[in-house]
Amino acid sequence: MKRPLLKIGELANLANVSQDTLRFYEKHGLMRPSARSEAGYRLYSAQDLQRIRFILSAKEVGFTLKEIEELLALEVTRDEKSCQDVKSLVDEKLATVTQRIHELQRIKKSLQSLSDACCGGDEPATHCTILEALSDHDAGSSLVGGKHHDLIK
Amino acid sequence: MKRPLLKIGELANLANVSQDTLRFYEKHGLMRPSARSEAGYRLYSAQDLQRIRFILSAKEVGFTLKEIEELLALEVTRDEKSCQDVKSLVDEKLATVTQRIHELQRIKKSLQSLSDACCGGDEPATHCTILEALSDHDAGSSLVGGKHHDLIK
DNA sequence: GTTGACTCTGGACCCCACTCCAAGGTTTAT
DNA sequence: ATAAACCTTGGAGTGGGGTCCAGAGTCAAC
Repeated sequence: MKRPLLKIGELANLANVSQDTLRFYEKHGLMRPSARSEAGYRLYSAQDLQRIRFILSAKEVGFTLKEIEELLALEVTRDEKSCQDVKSLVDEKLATVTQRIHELQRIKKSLQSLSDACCGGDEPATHCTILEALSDHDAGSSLVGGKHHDLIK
Repeated sequence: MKRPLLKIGELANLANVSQDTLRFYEKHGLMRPSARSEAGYRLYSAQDLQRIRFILSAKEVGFTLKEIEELLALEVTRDEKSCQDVKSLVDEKLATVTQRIHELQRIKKSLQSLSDACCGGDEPATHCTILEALSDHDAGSSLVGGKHHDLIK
């Protein structure tokens, strides 16, 4: 028994996204419906639902549609040839992701110290702004941002 | 002894951003130079450098300029009135940040399993795509995305 | 067999976040 | 004192990521 396919409106509701957006993603190659009805209606499977959810959450954390497309296109094959290519792309993305997690954790920490300092905190306003909270946590550790900073030209 | 102020080109190089972008951010209220020279040149302090770096890293992890402006505008004051407002905004952002960290960690895990499965892995291609890797990790745990899913209308 | 809710395609339009001039003033090096 | 390298403002243009029609076909219920 295979489960019924979803029409675009149904998928849109489940994924909390507009129908237009689904068609837009399709036009740009991020996802296509598993099937079409006789009349040409798009029909989506459970995998499609999973896929759109992935797209949305990757977008949430700062990936562009192009990057998401790359992520979705990744395929580990037995083919020795493509293997290195895939691995290097994956490792590159992995580095990006790790980096972003660190950045978010820094932000989280300082938001937390702001939240704590706020009302009810006995110490009256230790850090007053997010930047002060940040530089305080950073004291003595790695710098904000930094990057490889290859001066242009 | 106070340290010298930076001209826009110098700040731009240090922060790895274009001068146009700095002026753009200024126009939109995200940052203004600490001073202006007699001739009207923008002059930036070390704090300004810290600020632009924060802006860039917040952007990296998916915040819009509007949200970043809100973050930067947060101020914990002794004023009992504003306190609750600030705290609720901070806590809201905190939730967003935490959520994003989780999403990134999920992505990270599946990238890792892809990377491991890739070349040199003895098991020939356990998970072949990122979606398969994801659904595998998720088996039995919380769903992908989900949200409160209040159907529109 | 008509109403109402759904879907289709195609194209116009919109906002955000830059990016790129043009025309001119300033600073520094020679 | 003049060129090269900087800076200024203002405004136009661009690309990404949607969003919103219009006009037409489909489907279920009455």
